[in-house]
Amino acid sequence: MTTMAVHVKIAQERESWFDEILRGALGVRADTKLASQLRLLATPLQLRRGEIAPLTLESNHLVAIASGATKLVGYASRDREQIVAFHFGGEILSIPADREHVYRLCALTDAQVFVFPEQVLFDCIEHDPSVLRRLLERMQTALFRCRDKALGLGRKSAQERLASFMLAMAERIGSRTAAPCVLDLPMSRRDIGDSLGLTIETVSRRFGELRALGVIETQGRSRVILRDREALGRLAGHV
Amino acid sequence: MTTMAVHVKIAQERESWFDEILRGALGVRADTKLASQLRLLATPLQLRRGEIAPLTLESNHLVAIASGATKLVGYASRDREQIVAFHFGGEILSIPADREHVYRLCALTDAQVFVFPEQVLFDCIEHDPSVLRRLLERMQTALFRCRDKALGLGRKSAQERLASFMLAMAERIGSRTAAPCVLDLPMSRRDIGDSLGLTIETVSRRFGELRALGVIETQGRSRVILRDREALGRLAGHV
DNA sequence: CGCTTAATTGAGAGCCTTCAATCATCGTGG
DNA sequence: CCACGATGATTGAAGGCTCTCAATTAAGCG
Repeated sequence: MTTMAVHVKIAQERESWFDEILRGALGVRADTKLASQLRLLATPLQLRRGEIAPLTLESNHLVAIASGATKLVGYASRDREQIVAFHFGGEILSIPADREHVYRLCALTDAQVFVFPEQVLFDCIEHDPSVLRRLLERMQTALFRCRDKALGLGRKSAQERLASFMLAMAERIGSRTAAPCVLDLPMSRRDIGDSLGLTIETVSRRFGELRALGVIETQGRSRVILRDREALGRLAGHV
Repeated sequence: MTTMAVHVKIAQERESWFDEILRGALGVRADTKLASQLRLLATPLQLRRGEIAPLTLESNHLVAIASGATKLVGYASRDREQIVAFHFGGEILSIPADREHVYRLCALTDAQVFVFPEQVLFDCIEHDPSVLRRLLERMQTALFRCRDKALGLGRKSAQERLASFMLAMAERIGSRTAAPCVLDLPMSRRDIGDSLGLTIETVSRRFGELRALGVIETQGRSRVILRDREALGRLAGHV
């Protein structure tokens, strides 16, 4: 295949991803006027594993994840990171401009994303209530998840946090088919720690404990099999 | 004044509060059709200090705070509370139906609030994009605050959390006029602890430390004077 | 002014962190 | 295909920050 052909193929793939995102995340059909407006508005970004999305920090952004997995990281200081959310393909998230703390979007795997300037996007969909509503509901989901996270960070033990984390991930990216749920975590132990407000060592120790209890099983670095979701729920403090 | 007259007065007050909320929080004019729809939809609640809003946990609710201060509490278990947000007069918030954890709205001071069933409200404003957008922006503000909270809970020391808390409260309810910012906190030390993921004792000790540093000054239980906001910002880890 | 509740202060324990070393995993190159 | 190296993960020991339990003091209300 020629270089040209490769480029064309990538561009086409990008197009189809874009259309899918529009439909899935915002409920916008590809053949509408709004769709073409949004196409012009979007900055496509191809992120490599570990790469930080190069966003200007001057205004808010909305980012649609076409494919891949990402983490939204806040910095308490240079070397203290807190992951405030994970986002996967098909989701859309809001990234704040500079406040007291800086937030960055970082790719866990290679990822294709589309970046929108928030205000302009809002203006665009101003007269399309169904899209606005969809976005509102997404935002609400993110808020509810974030509250749960705050609850865990503030009041739960390391073990409870890890158990909660597993169950939450199982809901979002676990294999629906397999009876004992199989999880392929795209994030490292460090990421898990940064998400749960723990160190890698503590995460590892609690992992070992869950393994010893027979509640989970691990294969390699990233695969986790949930052997007993009931028990995991109890350990998570889900009353 | 007769009992009847008192009731009439209260009802009138409630009306005017409602109109103000409609304008302030949602941008809805009182003389519109939408306003009267919403009036029918709203359940007014007069909450006493410490009272928990009696909400059915079967569906999501939107609550508009007309006056007073409230806390939104999540429960990790019976005796482990985490305040995920404070909300004051003029604000609107979203309360989830039952998930893994239960959330309740509790009044810090006497408060007048209006409760809306979420889905029905969304349906009502479905064709009013400006209202939808306003709500979207409110939701986003709540999300950003919640992320900051998660960041603090996960990665900051008790001292840093308390300093952050003071500054955040100063922004929201501090006296704009006075040069050294005067804060009248409507929440107890326990509430502050429950918000910061700390115990009352730790909150009290860190308060003492800030006092010893000359950064703040306290008068009685609820008044705090910020003597040095710069220093407070540094202690809060605001880079 | 007295009582009730909230806040402060102190001592000891526990959970997680830090620092350090070993082991496993996985991608790479021979 | 396997050995190797680099990175990530696990395990261990010691320390620190916050929690728990307990007693004292202060604040606010009747």
